[in-house]
Amino acid sequence: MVRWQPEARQRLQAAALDLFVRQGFEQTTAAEIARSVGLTERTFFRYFADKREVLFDGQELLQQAVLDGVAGAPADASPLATIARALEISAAFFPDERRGFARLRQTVIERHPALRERELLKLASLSSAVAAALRGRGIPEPAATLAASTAVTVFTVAFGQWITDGETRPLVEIEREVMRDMAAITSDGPLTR
Amino acid sequence: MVRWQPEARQRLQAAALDLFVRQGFEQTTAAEIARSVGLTERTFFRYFADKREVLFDGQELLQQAVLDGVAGAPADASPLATIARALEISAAFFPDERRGFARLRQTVIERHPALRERELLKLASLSSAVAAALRGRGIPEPAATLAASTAVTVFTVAFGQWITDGETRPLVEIEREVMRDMAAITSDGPLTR
DNA sequence: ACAACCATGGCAGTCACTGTCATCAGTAGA
DNA sequence: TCTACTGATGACAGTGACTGCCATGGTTGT
Repeated sequence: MVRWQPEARQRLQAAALDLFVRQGFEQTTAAEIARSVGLTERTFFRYFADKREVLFDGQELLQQAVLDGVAGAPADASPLATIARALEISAAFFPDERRGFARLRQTVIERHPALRERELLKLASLSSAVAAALRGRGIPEPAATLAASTAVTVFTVAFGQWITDGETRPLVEIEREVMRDMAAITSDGPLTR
Repeated sequence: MVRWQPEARQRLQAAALDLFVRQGFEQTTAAEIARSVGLTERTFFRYFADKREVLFDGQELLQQAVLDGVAGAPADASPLATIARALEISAAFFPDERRGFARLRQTVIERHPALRERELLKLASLSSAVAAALRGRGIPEPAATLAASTAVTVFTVAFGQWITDGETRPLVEIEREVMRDMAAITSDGPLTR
């Protein structure tokens, strides 16, 4: 017989999401989350740096995958082409089975500015990591930062659409479409109106 | 003789920035800021919703001005042209005299993730306000959101350059240049590669 | 003057988060 | 098998952010 239940981290995450959904983020204390899975508040804060972080775990994995995607692009690929590749990679992180979960999680995040802040910080971190990778490939500033920000914007918009009720297309497909919309806007030719 | 020193809000802001610069954000308590200008912690929190907010006041003014800029664009202007106009307006908020102050403030923000979060939230708020304004002008989604995000990205990059040591050009000029860089990236040859 | 107002202080309370020390199951090694 | 040692956890005290509530006393309009 084991003393500690396994995977305390995952249990905390699941319990937190559940409680946040049912009673809101501010109305849920860290101690309450911990207690609901048989742990103490102190242990909660050993797994997560703060109460918000419990909803943002795994971001590092996505970031690493995206960076691998960037690194895997042909050396002479344009910033836009490199970004496009990174986007394809990112889509693999969100298979259709995850859609329901992602929707639920996003609902909670959007309801609480404190969580939205954290999400924005994670996206900014992703963006600057991509920018650094692009610079490493010889793309100068400000092109690297602009391209990275564009990638994150496209991803965010596409993700939002993917989460929308009634949407059934896979994320990659939506990303490609949004990417085309983006190109249309910034070229500002006949395509924009 | 007056009982209350005037402009408590501004004095709190100035004192906060000063203390944050000298001893860091976490090392400075709200009570300390308040005491340094002869007020109490309780009063501090009457002026600012939280400790971070003391550095982010006036964002509403910028937002309103940018929205006015959007509203003032010709009805048939493309998203890109409308954005460009909004950017020009935003630049007026940062005359050269403010450069030193802006630099100092930005240094503090970048040193503390908690402050960075708040900054990102403000920028996101600005972005979605612009997107809403664009929708109000008949621009459909996702073009409205993409255009608004692009505007904020360009602004952010240009602002970062404006703040850089040695940079002497006015913000508007830098914004125009970054805008051109952005167009160059997303057009990227024929369309996407 | 009088009253209604308003910026502020004082105070108690909750909760996020941290440092520190103790506990105790499992594990490697003598 | 006895013995460190490790690693996850609990217990507890402490700080600081933030809130609600009530009191106080200048300020302002009539």
